[in-house]
Amino acid sequence: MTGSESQKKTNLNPHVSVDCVILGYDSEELKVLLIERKYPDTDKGATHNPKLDIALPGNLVRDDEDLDASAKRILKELTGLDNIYMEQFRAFGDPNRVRQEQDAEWLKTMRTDPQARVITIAYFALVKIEDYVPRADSFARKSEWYPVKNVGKLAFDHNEILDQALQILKFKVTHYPLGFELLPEKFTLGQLQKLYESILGDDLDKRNFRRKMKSLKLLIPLKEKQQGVAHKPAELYKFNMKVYEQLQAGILK
Amino acid sequence: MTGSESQKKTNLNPHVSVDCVILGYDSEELKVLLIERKYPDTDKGATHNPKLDIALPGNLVRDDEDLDASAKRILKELTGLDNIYMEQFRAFGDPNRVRQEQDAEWLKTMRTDPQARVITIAYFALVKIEDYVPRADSFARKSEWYPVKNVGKLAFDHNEILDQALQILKFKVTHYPLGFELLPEKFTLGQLQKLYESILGDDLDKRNFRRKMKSLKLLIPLKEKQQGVAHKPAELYKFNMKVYEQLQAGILK
DNA sequence: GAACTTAGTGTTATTTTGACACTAAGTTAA
DNA sequence: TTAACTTAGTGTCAAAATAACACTAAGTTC
Repeated sequence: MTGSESQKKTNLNPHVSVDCVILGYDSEELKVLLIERKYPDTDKGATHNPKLDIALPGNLVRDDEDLDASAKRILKELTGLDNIYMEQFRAFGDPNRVRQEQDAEWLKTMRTDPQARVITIAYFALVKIEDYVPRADSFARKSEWYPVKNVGKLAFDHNEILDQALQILKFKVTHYPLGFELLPEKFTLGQLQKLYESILGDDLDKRNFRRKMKSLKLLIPLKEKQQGVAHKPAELYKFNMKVYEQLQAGILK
Repeated sequence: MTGSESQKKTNLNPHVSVDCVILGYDSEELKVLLIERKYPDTDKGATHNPKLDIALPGNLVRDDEDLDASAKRILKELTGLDNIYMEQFRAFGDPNRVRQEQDAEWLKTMRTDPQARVITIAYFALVKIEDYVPRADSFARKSEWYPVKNVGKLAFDHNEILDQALQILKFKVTHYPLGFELLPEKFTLGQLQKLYESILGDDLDKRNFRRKMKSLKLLIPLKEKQQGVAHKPAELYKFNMKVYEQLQAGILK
């Protein structure tokens, strides 16, 4: 049973949900994992505006479930992924956030109390995009990676939630070396820089960027080169988890 | 009618509350405004452990009320203060956070559904301590400034909430010039430095601190000196609101 | 083998930081 | 009235971090 199908269970808290901004990076641009909002009877959904039926993955929290656990569950149910960098970043509680007309139909079919005010706790997650390829199998919810620059109108206040997640990521990435969470095991300095540039929306100086990264001692050079590229192949690196954890621990202690 | 007396109103959301970490600074140390948990019949409270009856000010949110508005309302009801620096910093949602035995009695007398799981959205506020002097008048809730270093066991998970607020303040104050929110209109550089030292829990170099502060251009020197101190009187400064707002706007944009 | 593409590298000037010690101006107490 | 006390206020130097800047190297494709 998937998350959406369990929504009518009575042990869900009608007033509190968790929404996840799941970000990935495909060596071109930053992407966000969005779901197609599902209606129990697909024909019945014909009356709704299909443009509005894309949403951040999220759900009501279970009444005995911690918020972090809830976020992890939602990520796991959707992608099968575990052990992912996730962080709560804000609660969204505008009383009207679930009262737009376009959202009414879905709420009516999916919630026992469609009128209930819902406050959502927003999380963002950083995943290696290669680790999750959306599949069209019949049990999974239909999900897809969307370029963050190219996301249309989402359900509820999800555009606002996404925007804030991106701002916070931007801030974080300039202070902590979070970028690694988004890259594959092995990566080049060029890929790392391109990632930073897509997050920050600004170009960086190549030499300064490399100097900085090397000074952090987070990179372990593999004695291995890129293959099959139509130009000088770059050195591959992996990421020093131990130093990273020490850095994390040093912050705010 | 105070906040606590309106808790049985049916337009309160039983599952979501707001708690406020209201911080002040009395030119000696950082203080937090705490309330004495109130029982409708004061004699009835005799069985509870008085040590546990101190809490952060907070309340269930009204069903038609935005979270920020709720935090502001709580601050206003408690202190009469308006226009205060307030910021949401985290949601706390452990399912057992309202299930400790010591909290049961209060919940039973004050909530229509004492069993309900409550997720709280925590805010911190910075107030000029001189602006609010707790009064023992009969209508107000009993509140008091406590040194943050010297806070005993609080209700629910309020110790954890307080600790996190302090950590976040520590972080923020090193990145943004928030300190001013805690000082009176006119202040000396020595006072400002002492404030930073109490927040950070560490000594700062006087000359480097002054150099840094002056470089931020946030200080307007008043042509006025401290009065009635038993040593060389210091120059007084006020704080350049305009530059501050520009700084704020520049961050995360 | 020429054209193309990305990798990789070092220097210099500027800014920022951190360490460090003495004199000045007022008060209080002897 | 003076000595003791307390906090205010100030500058330099070395080290570290940052920002600006252009060319050669190593592959590919045509």
